[in-house]
Amino acid sequence: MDYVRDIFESALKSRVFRSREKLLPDYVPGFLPHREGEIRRVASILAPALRGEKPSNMFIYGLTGTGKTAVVRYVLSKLEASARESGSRVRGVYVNVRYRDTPYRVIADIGEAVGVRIPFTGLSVGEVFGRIVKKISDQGYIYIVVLDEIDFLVKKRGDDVLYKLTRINSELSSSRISLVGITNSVDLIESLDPRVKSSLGEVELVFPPYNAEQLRDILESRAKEAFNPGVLEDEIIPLCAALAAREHGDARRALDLLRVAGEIAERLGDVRVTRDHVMRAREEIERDRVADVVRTLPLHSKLVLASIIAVTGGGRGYATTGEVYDRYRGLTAKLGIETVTLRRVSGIIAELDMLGIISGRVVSRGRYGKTRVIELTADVNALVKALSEDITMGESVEEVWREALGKRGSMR
DNA sequence: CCTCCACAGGAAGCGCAGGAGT
DNA sequence: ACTCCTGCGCTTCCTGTGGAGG
Repeated sequence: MDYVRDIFESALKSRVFRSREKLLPDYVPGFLPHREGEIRRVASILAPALRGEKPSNMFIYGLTGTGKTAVVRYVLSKLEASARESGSRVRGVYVNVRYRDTPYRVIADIGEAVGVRIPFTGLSVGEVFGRIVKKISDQGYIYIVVLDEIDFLVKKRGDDVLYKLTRINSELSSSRISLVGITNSVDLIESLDPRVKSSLGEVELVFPPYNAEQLRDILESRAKEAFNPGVLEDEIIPLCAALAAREHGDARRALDLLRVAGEIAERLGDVRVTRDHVMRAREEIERDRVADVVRTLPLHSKLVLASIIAVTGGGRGYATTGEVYDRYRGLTAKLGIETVTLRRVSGIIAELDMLGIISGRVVSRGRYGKTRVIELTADVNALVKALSEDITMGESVEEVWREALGKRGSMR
């Protein structure tokens, strides 16, 4: 049993990391390089809250990994700290809409954050809304409600909730709510109801992407806290920065790379993080992402994905919606499963596109109609592996599955 | 210039599960 | 026990459309 203890002991004193959590996505660092200007802006907009005045609503736009979330959370925590010192009644509420992408859940989260107990389901949105209003109405507080990644909510369910939220203040007696919307796409702002747009967009802020040099500074400052001295080879940080810069300057990506590279080094028992570890990290991150996505897919989405893999010949060619549908029907026939309609498959394909597993462009082929040209963007081997691991339908099914996916990938 | 293909993608709504409130 | 709520995966019905071929 000694080896078990060894595992635990070596986990206790990592040779690579001093403090691994400083590289995790939701860690808010005490210092944000190249974002001083943005921090100032956000802080000065929210500052009136300390005097008991409602700050302007704010819209923040910027691509993923440009520090939007970090800046807002940073300023929010400082604001709350100042409020505590001065006895001001200010509270921040942060909701990431990405995984809570229905009106009900967003409202429920806000409710939880302000201290209303809200059941998982069973109440109407209006009811929950009413409870929140009742709870906070005469507290005399200024609430700063941050809705991160608003895109997911608006795209799927429209902007009703936003409209309701912007109007909530008229129902409150002494409390006030001020909204901060964070989004990745500018188009979103344009697609909003004009009333919401003008209300939420009282102030608009754009976060530009980082360039490789700035990413380097960010990694540098975090690595100092996260890694033991001398662990990183000199080329590591520039390499991670360069790889992430290629993906529109995504700092989050860069930090993930660095962390996973460190984890790999550690797992292998190496004391130094090398270029090779970074390259492996890149593959591992992609594999995990794909596996995560595929695992949570409903059955027919998996079947459609398998059909796409089959039609594209394992990602070498392209497929059209019609071809995929034919293949899909063949698959379900062999499995003895009911088929869904073309409309649904079209929708599933659009969903897979949004998940970043495939990419589809709508193309007109003249006489031969208009369709989506579908290509795989995720690694085929990762996809096949995730799909095969996931099959829980019994033995006979496996054969059909293997046939659909081709001979690639290790089944068994 | 018009047609008409092969779909895209919006809108409404259904049936079910999970879970209130009364 | 009964009613009403939401989310999810889905169907039905629908209108819209870029461009090769006539």
